[in-house]
Amino acid sequence: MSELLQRKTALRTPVPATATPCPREFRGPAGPRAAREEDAEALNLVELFFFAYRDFVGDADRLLENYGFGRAHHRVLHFVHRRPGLPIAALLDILRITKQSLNRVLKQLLDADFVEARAGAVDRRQRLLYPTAQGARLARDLAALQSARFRRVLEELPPEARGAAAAFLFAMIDADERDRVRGHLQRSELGAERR
Amino acid sequence: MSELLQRKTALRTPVPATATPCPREFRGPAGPRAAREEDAEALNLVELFFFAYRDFVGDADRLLENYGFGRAHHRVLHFVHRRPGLPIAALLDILRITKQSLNRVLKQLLDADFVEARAGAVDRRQRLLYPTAQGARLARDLAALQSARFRRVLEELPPEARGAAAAFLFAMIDADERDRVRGHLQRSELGAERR
DNA sequence: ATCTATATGTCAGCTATATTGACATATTTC
DNA sequence: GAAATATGTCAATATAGCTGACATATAGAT
Repeated sequence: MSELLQRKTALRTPVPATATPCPREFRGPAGPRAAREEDAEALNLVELFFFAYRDFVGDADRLLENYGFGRAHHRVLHFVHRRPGLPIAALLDILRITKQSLNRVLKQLLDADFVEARAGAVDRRQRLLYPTAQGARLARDLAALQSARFRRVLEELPPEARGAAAAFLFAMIDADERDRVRGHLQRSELGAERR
Repeated sequence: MSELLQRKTALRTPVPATATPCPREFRGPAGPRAAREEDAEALNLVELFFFAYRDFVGDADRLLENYGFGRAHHRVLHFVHRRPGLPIAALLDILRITKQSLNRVLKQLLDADFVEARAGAVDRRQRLLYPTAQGARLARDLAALQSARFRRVLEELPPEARGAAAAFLFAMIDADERDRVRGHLQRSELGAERR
């Protein structure tokens, strides 16, 4: 999984110097000293998050180039590999892009035989997506590259901080999304119901 | 700071089913049981990182829309705000984009009076970038939005995990980049030289 | 003083990835 | 049979990146 980040289209018209200021609750730091320091700490995290993600996605980019694929292909391949039998609608929901955007990329993956689609057994309107053998291989290679970075990080970190990484990332997810995400994770401490 | 993530252009030609397989050291899990479980854990982190980042950048997108700016503007504005007097070359180095790409976005920020450029005092070839008053206001508003997420997360996390978040993100950064990043952080436990 | 290197700007064309809107088809459900 | 659903497709557009070529101003070196 690489960039996995979609573009949000901006409005056409750059707003001149008269743009409406933003509501009070969005305003920057103006409180007392302690709040300011908290803000400085959180600000550093914002920036660290950017750099960490930038380097993280860089790993996969180099491998993807060999196949002529981009980050969009990576995203699709990753989730199809992780959730074999995924219907189109579920994929759209995960990626939060339009079906038109997905279709171009998905068609390339289907044509190049990295992903295949079978009609759903229960609902034949659905096209369930599966990785092909070589699709699965590439997905694994990409995932191995990226999880190598995490493994290195976990080693660098003091033992008591290791579990915290997953908890931290999980807490960063929108609250109303967490259940769905948790359901997809493979038996980890966050996966919970490990029957 | 929002997406802050650049696109890596893919090669033109989608590779057919005959693509060269990737070298052995990139291969997926094939080792013994323990290694597999480590992999599963790291795989979950890969996915969590995606979802966390996806939601994280979503916060700023909504605000940026009001101004007709996109993520590229956010990145520029953020770093200009964070490092006032930043020369063009330094900005290019942080963002890792070409000057042509930067210029389109930067020009819009200059025209809309969110950023201003002054000739360098020591080297007059340089254009040093500063936020204007309204540029600084927007940058603060955006940063406040995003650091609010971090503050919420830090509250949700058990106290002993709080410091771990910054350490984790920092460890995720390429080793040869860390010094430079550290130099920019504002007096935090990672900032080190707090003279 | 001139030559060269550096910092930056700009033009032109291309690519990847997203968007919206409209419409088509197959299948399921009521 | 009608309506709703899952998906595909065509067309136009926007954002944000890229390469390559060339222009200008300033700095530094000989």
